[in-house]
Amino acid sequence: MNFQILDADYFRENERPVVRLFGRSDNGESVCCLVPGFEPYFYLSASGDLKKLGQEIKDRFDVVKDIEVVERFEPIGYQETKQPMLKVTTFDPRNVPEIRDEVAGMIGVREIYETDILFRNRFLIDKGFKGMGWVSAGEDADVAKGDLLCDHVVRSSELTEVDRIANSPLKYMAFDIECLPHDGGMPTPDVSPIIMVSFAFEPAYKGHSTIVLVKKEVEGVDDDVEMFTKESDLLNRFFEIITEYDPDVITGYNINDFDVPYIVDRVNVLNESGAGIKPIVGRDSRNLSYRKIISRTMVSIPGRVVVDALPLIRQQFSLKRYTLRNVSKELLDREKLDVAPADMQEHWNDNGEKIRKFVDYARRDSELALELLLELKLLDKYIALSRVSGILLQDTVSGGQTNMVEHILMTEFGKQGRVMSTKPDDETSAYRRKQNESLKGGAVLEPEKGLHENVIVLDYKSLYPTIMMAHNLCYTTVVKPGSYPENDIIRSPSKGEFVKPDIFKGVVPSVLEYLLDQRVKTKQLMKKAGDEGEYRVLDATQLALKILLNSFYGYSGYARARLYSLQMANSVTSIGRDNIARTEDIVCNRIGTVVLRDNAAYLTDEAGEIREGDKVVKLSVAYGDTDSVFVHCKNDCDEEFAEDEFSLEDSALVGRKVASIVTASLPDPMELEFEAAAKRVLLVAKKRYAQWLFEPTNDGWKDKIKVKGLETVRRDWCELTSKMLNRVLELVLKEGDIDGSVHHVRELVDRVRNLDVQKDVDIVEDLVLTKSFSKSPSSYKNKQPHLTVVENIERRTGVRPSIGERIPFVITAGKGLFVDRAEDPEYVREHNITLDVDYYIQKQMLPPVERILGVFGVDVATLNHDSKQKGLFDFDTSSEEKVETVKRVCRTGEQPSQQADQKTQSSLFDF
DNA sequence: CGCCCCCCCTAA
DNA sequence: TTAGTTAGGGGGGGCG
Repeated sequence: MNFQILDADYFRENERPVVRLFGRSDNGESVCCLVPGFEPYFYLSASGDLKKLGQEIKDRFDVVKDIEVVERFEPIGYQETKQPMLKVTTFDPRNVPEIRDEVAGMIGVREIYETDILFRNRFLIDKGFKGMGWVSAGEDADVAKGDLLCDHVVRSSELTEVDRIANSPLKYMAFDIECLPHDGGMPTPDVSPIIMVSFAFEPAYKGHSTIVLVKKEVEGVDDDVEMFTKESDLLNRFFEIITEYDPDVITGYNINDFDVPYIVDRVNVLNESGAGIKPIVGRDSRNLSYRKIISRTMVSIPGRVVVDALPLIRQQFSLKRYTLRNVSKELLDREKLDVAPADMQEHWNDNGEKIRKFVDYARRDSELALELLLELKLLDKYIALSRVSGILLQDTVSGGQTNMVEHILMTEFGKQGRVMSTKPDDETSAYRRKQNESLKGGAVLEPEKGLHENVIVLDYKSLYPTIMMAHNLCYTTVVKPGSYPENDIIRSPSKGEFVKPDIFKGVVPSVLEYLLDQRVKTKQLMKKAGDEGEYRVLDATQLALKILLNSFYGYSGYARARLYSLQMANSVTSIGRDNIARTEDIVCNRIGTVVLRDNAAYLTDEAGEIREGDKVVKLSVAYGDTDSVFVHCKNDCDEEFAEDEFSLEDSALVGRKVASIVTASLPDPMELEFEAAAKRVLLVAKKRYAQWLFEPTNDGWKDKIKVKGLETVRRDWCELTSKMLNRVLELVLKEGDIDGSVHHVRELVDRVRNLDVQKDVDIVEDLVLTKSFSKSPSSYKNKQPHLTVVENIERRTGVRPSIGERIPFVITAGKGLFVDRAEDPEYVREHNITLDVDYYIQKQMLPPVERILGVFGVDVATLNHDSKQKGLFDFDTSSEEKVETVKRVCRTGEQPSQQADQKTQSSLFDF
């Protein structure tokens, strides 16, 4: 039987561990495979007689099954030879943490290794199995199920890996609970009952794609609404449906922080008064439970995967708010049905339309959660990450990059006879964090501020990974500076020293090479993918490979990592900084000029004498950040090309030529790539720019406007700013229409100035700002607008928004500090409070737009238009002039005067 | 004012 | 920060 490994753990049988692999088979049945015979162990290094020490350990701890002297490398640093270590095998996995501290304290013991590896991970690593990977359990007959809730339970000690791209037919279930709060506030499990539970299924459960359990009689509803009189019956049915449906993936919206803890607590409350609810959910019949680890709730269900859609969406999509309502609207274009907390009691007490509406509302929430997961394909990436990194799906979903990187490295270390460090203690982490103050990052080139035409965007493909590969940077190659002959080492600009690959090829570079190679192969497979399903899996796989490739650098400078090397991290970035500086030098000085002739690009010495019809292109670097350079192409007089004189094809020719020359000068596999041609680029500041980009595709060029760092992409600015600025950027970049921009801004300013809260409802919505409530109120040293609102909401409703939430607010009219005038938009609407239009004009509209139009000499006085004040200079020019303005600003690089008076202003438009 | 710090969010 | 890293802009507000 072949099945895909969904989860793994172990249990004890006759005081010996038996690993359990949970999964789903290719024919759609849930499987639990029992694997006996695998033993827990750890390593230690020591001075003196290892055999003697081993005997001592064995005599002292009766949980030690076996001791063996082995040869291993230490985790960090290049070593010429392995050294003897002790491998300590215990009877039970839990013995390892039980005895490790005492063992570490014994005389002669230098260091203990791999004493904190979860048994299931140890198993996966040693056996070469992967989370979401396929295995074959042979033809073993089913064994007794016992407590296991699976279609099949088999026992096998001879599992083999199976090579298969497709995923098994997983079963998904979403759920959501409704509770009846006392007074319209937050419900609490000790008093507020669970009155409804909704489910959504994929595939359907007994013909139902949704089910709602309701704790009262409701008339006129479909047969997928089940009614109960007792809450405990409803809850028992909830657990019964889960175990009957037997889902692989359990999802919902904010279930980790709300629904699951609420149900667990509520069941406990009810059971204390003898309800006798059995909250069985696990495939091993385990009860639903959660763990609180420093304000974060962890939920895990044996044999299944719990996926809260909220954190996944938070991570993947940049939105102003993450309420289910907003997320559904933005990402699914679906409306959430809603009953306000204050109206719940009324709806619940109703026996007609209202209660039916309430039921539908509950049903919709589960539906939406499941739709989010499936339609946005939220799990694809995590499934691929599991398959590539090897860790279990639950761990990719609820963990970070550390887990994956460490699992991969430990797998590789194991193969090479190298032991893995334990996690650092708090003291070590703190010390490393201090050291990290000397960790420098990427270089950001000073932008040539203003508007430029014909800019080529070049970037390094996977810069940091390729740097590590090209220079053999690794934990396993790093040496103490000065300890090896010059000839044997590679020295980074930060003075890190690493042995050359012919002396020892680093583990990290090898892994990266493998991942990069797999990614290339996966992309090739994508081109000839048989069906959409296969394409999806392959696409997720290449994305997972990219994520992993880019995880290793960050990990190397992470203070809590098992492996940490400041020398390595600093070497990566220092080579990166050197590289971008070198690139700039090659482009500007060594290449300097490119000649376009007969549809090809030549260096000046390749081209020889300039002929009739040649196009001479002068290059300069207008900007660059870490791994990218923006190359400005000008004519031989160092001016912008005239209209239509420099085509996108010309850009591509120059771009590819430059990229190939730079690449040729670099060690393999570092590679500079031509990414896109920008017709116009507006550089505002470091990390702030907008481009009118043309990207090469299979059928011609695809254009788009790309904005980085400016207010349009920032969530702490209001929608009005984004919309206004987006329009201005489009006018400037595509049309070269400064006048139009000014008109647009003046019109909007005028509308805001004369804002009628009743009439201009749509604009008022666009005035909402959001900021994330990121830490406990007491740890804020300064006042913050969103904190004011948090306090207001808490005072009024008794409920404090939770940390991590984004808080919407508007600025109301009145005296005093801005932070004190922040208010909840909801409250403002209900109480008809006046907004501070001046704040919006002066702080939200004018400064961002001035930063852009200031380049063309447009100032705040021009933009700050008031239709009620006649006599201000009127703004109008012909359309030819509009483009001319832009062209001239580009061509001359002139920064027009910024004076506020009208004369200067009009003179700009008739140079 | 200018300077500095805190805070938020983004680029890479 | 149990949660990869540093670089950097820009707003608000307190203080000299």
